[in-house]
Amino acid sequence: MKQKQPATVGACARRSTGPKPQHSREKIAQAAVELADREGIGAVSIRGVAAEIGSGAASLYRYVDSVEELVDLMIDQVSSGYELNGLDGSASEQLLALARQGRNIMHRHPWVAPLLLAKRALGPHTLAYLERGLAALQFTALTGAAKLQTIAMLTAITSAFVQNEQGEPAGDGDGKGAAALIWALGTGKYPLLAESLAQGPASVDQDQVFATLVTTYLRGAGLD
Amino acid sequence: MKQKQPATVGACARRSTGPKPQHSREKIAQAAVELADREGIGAVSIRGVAAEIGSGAASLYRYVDSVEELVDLMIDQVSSGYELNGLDGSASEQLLALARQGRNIMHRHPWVAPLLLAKRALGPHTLAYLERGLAALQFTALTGAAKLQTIAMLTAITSAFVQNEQGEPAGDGDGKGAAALIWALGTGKYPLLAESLAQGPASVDQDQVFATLVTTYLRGAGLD
DNA sequence: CTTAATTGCGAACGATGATCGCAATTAAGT
DNA sequence: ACTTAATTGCGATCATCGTTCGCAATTAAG
Repeated sequence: MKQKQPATVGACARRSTGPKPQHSREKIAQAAVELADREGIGAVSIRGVAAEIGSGAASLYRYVDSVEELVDLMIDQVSSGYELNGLDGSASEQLLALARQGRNIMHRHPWVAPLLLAKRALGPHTLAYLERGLAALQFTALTGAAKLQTIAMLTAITSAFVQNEQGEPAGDGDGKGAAALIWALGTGKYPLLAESLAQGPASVDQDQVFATLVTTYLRGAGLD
Repeated sequence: MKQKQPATVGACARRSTGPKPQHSREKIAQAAVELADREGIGAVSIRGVAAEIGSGAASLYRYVDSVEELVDLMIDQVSSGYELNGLDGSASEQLLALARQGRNIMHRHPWVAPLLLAKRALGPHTLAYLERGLAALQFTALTGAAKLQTIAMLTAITSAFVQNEQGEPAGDGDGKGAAALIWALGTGKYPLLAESLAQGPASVDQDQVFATLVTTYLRGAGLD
């Protein structure tokens, strides 16, 4: 049972004997993020990241327990992009600012949105983001569980919104889904869908739509 | 280039020669859903479903192009559980009823929520659901794109909400994430998180919370 | 200098998605 | 009835993936 590198970066003095590690969890996560940005999340595998790092595949397991953990590290790495200081205003204003940052991050890293919807990573940066969100809710009447749910729903809404922005009608984007959609429309069984699609995309600036969406949700959650 | 069985079930008279297929896309999707319900989505693989069907693994490719398509079929199969007739009331009342049905479906099939967030399947049942949602929005002032986005966000919100219900704090549920969380709390760097978790779970009936959430969102989207 | 811990990693295992080719089956054409 | 062509089921196989094992190499402590 080894300790790996602890989940949090805290300076744990070298423990004892043996060669120093040639890599670090942070560098690995960074490389994995770059790889995903460049070639898509599908390129992120143990062997792929190992090649990116310039090491053998099995070596990665000295730093990471599983691929799942690798992905968690990637999410946390990306979450380090939040600027948590200098937010002011009301609770909903602060949360809107956080959500906007999240949306920007997901725009820079298109693979994040689906992952963030599917799993909850608990790295230090993610936790810091969560803590900051809770701070924004500090002086509200919400219970603890309600606060947590509010933030969870907020990031979920953000992810879903970004995912809507990214791939419009079809699922993947290779045209297969689109072809099926076209065919389905040809059957005439979905007239309203055809009509809705006939009008072009909304084209109005999504920033405004997003802000309205978030603000509305927060108001519904009981915030000013 | 074969035709497989067409995406929609329409009675396409047997095309020409050869033995009749021993299975059908519907039965396969059904079996896959049962398998996922029983042993989790992780058990759904080509070989797994083939075994469930009682056929060789390669045979499945006579009915399905890829695993992705299999999953799409599963989602559509599950979407056949919607009762789309007999909805009445205002636009938001109808959509709330649809969302409630969606939530129930996701409760019966816990693996659906994550999938529905990650991808958009376009099977006949899913399209029918979408068409029904558009019908609810028929006499509103929304543009076509806005209608589509409203429904997409509605199902996303539903999925996210159910996912919140299902796995509380940690990501997976094997205790690994929970352990990491416990440890992180011990550092004292996340006092607000600790405080929020200290109070027990909300325990109030989630039905009410869900209804409020959906209604609020719809009101924000410009509906009555 | 010995000892023990630790790293990097090639080799291997099991499982997966997917393809290929072939035998078996069935209907149409004559 | 016989041929022909299409179609099915599927064993065998390949590439790839996540993961484990064992060993040589490296380094610090005693």
